Amino acid sequence: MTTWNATASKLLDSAETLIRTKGYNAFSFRDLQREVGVKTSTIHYYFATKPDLAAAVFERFFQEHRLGLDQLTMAVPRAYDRLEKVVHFFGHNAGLGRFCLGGMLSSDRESLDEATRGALVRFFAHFESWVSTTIAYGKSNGEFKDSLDPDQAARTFVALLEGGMLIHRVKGDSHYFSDLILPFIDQMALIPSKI
Amino acid sequence: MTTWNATASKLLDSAETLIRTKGYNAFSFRDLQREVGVKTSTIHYYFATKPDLAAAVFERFFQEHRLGLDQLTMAVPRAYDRLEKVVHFFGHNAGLGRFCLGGMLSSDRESLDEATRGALVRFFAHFESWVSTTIAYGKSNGEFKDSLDPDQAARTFVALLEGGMLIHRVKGDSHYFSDLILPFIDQMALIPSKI
DNA sequence: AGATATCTATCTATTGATAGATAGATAAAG
DNA sequence: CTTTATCTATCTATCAATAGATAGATATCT
Repeated sequence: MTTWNATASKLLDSAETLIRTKGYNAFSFRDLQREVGVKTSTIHYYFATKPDLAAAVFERFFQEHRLGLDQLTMAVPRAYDRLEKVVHFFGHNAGLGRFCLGGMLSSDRESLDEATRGALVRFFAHFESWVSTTIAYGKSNGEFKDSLDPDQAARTFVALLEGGMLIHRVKGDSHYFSDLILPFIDQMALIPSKI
Repeated sequence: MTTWNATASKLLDSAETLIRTKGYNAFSFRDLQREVGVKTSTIHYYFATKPDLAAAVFERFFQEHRLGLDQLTMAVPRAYDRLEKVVHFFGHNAGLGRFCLGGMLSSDRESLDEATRGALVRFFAHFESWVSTTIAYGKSNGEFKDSLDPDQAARTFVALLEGGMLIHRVKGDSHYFSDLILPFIDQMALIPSKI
């Protein structure tokens, strides 16, 4: 687990926000210099190249994403509630104009290095796998319909999240995202709960 | 309906492909010069600025998209088959590494002018509206379940297309996209046909 | 002649990146 | 303990390449 000092962390923070709001190719080292208050040469001291910076940003994001999902699994007993929390988390970021980093870098994948492209593949595989496990658990739990194919439903859920965030930002309609995803979860449920 | 001469058309073609493969901020006027074989000054002769070029590319795309959907409505009698054809069309482009132009420019929307951002909103609204109408027709037709909410299903379908294309490109798995979307259509159908 | 289309040549600003200096912390040697 | 050496983190200054854009000459067609 790579660990960064204060400056590098701030650089990663700003870079992540810039990527998630404007995109990888739409921000410069000078933008970072302005935001963080260190010279561009200092950025290169920590991250040799721009693709290296993106790689580090994504590595940290991926790790936090894994950690967040693990904690969710431990802290929240019901599968339905776990998925709902994921939706709210994504929806919160979408509301701030912050697209999923995985989705954003997918758009810019041609500008990234091979290692980061590989990490992107693993990101989606891991996310889908977590959702699939959660849905399977929900089935065994009596929360979700027995007819559900967890893998299929998980792929759909993740793709819906990514596409939904994209369109949410374009529409600027603060209800679009949750109105899109929550009914989808509800449709999987045996007893259409809440909403 | 704006009409372009041969050079401008080639410029629009190349720009569209570049945007859909690499992204708006990842290509330059020099790339276009190389591909089309005219000087960058000639590009500026037709399109004053880069955002103007993007606007023209998207306007043409949007128009062809509308036309394509209209023709589909006229040529294909069954709603199910219309949606399936849309999926194959998107899937074909995804297979070529060509993301949906609407989705791609959504990622880069911060770099576009206000008019193009507005056109993006209208693009998704129109697409969703067409899908919704198609689903409503399919319901009246006895193809789709009566319980379906056409608007809700249409939003889901479009978001699934966009998210699916994004992830498809990352995975490089030629089956991912259609394996994702076709079951979704099938699930709407009264009589789970084909596949 | 005028309109249309393309080129040459060039501009300014910005890009990611590098070289080398410097101050301060840390460690090793005497 | 002090001195010497090395390492860490940052800076200044600058590079070559490229970005989008412009002015004005030139050719072609009506």
